[in-house]
Amino acid sequence: MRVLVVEDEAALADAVARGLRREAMAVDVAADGASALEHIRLTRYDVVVLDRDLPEVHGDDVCRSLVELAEPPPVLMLTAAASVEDRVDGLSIGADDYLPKPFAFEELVARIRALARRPRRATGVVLTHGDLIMDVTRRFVTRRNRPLSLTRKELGVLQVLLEADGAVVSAEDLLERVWDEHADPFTNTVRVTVMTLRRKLGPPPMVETVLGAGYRL
Amino acid sequence: MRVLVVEDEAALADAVARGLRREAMAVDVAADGASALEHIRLTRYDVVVLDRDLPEVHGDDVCRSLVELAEPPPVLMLTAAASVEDRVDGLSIGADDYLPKPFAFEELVARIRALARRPRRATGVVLTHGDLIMDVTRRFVTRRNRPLSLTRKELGVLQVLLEADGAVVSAEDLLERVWDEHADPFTNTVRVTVMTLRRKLGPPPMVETVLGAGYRL
DNA sequence: GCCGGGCTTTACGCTGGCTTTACGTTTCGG
DNA sequence: CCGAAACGTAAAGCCAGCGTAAAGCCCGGC
Repeated sequence: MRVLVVEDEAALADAVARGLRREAMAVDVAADGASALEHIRLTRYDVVVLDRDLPEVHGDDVCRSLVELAEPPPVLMLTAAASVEDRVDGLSIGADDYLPKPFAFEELVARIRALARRPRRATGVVLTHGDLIMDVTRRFVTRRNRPLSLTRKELGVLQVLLEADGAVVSAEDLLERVWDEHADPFTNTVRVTVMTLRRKLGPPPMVETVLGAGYRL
Repeated sequence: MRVLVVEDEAALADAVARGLRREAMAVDVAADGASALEHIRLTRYDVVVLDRDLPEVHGDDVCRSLVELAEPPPVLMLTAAASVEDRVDGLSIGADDYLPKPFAFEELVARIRALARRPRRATGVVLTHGDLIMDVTRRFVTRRNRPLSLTRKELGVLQVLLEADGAVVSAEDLLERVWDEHADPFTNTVRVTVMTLRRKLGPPPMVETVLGAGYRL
């Protein structure tokens, strides 16, 4: 779990970071709002622990800036004031939870863990053709419910063929899409890869050769 | 308040039960670990008083088995040994408090009340994969009901792999999610950590390497 | 301060996949 | 039926990427 602690008071920031690291979290620290935003832009955090009273850019402003992001991380706001109004304020700005100082460290940990529970990402793109199923994001291919262990190139070739959806794909196209730029244009490796792929796919034959043109499913 | 007393020595169990009932608690008694687990499965206890030295199923094993429950009750562990190591052991297994024998009865009552008052342990996300069980909030991992002592990095790596749920996770992703920003992008510490993790997980192999892509369960 | 455990780096052996080479097989026009 | 072009197949070498051991470093605990 990756956490960003935004706190200008160095001693407190350090103490919190150490404690969280002991809880097996990966902790980055930012001392001001600008630096915090920079960090969040560059890294995908599971939770951001944000002190409300920051110099320069206020914690509230940081919070507001986050809504503009595509995937804003959950924010746990820390504040010195413990009044109910502040709590409402914090949450209305966009914080996901609120913890008044001083707090029990154990509670901080518990709330961070609660916030980190994000919805499971659904299984990504799934390509199928007949009894062949390919989960692209998981790099997982099955035929007749039998799992296949394919190498990188085999997987790439198969994916291009599946995306072509029955259209003919030339060997040059495959070279361009599966191999990198400095591939020998006269190589034989595509033919070899297609062969091993066919072998692993097993009968009945699935990859058809179109003479002089390329391959298709 | 509902309390379960797990104690094989009948005289002591009876004395404790009578005393607690006088304190207006509803007390059940179990004489061995198996019976205790049965009780806990069927009834929602506010506190479980657990003797560590049990015949057959040891108190530690009872404690560990509780991790698998959706809502484990707080556990107060009784033990003859009063050393610091035992205390640490008990707590790391998942007990919430610890009381060395012999004890003053008043202290027992006080600790039971304290445990019942305490907000329920956030039974955090419990991740499982086959015979592997990981309680994220307690940083506690078992395989085949055997506890594993994992370091922070090992725990983090395992958690990311479990959350990926069979998808391939690249070494860069692991670096990003388990290590903090000071990590060298070209390090091979991930490989070393995966190795020690595999070693601790024991056979059969659980972490698979996908060449050129990363790791998966 | 000293000690210990965990984290990291360094170095090296080795597997597995990629590529090339060489040759057999099929296809199709003449 | 011939032959060349295109494709399939086997075998072997190369090498990035991975696993592993060992040593050093660093931080936290006593």
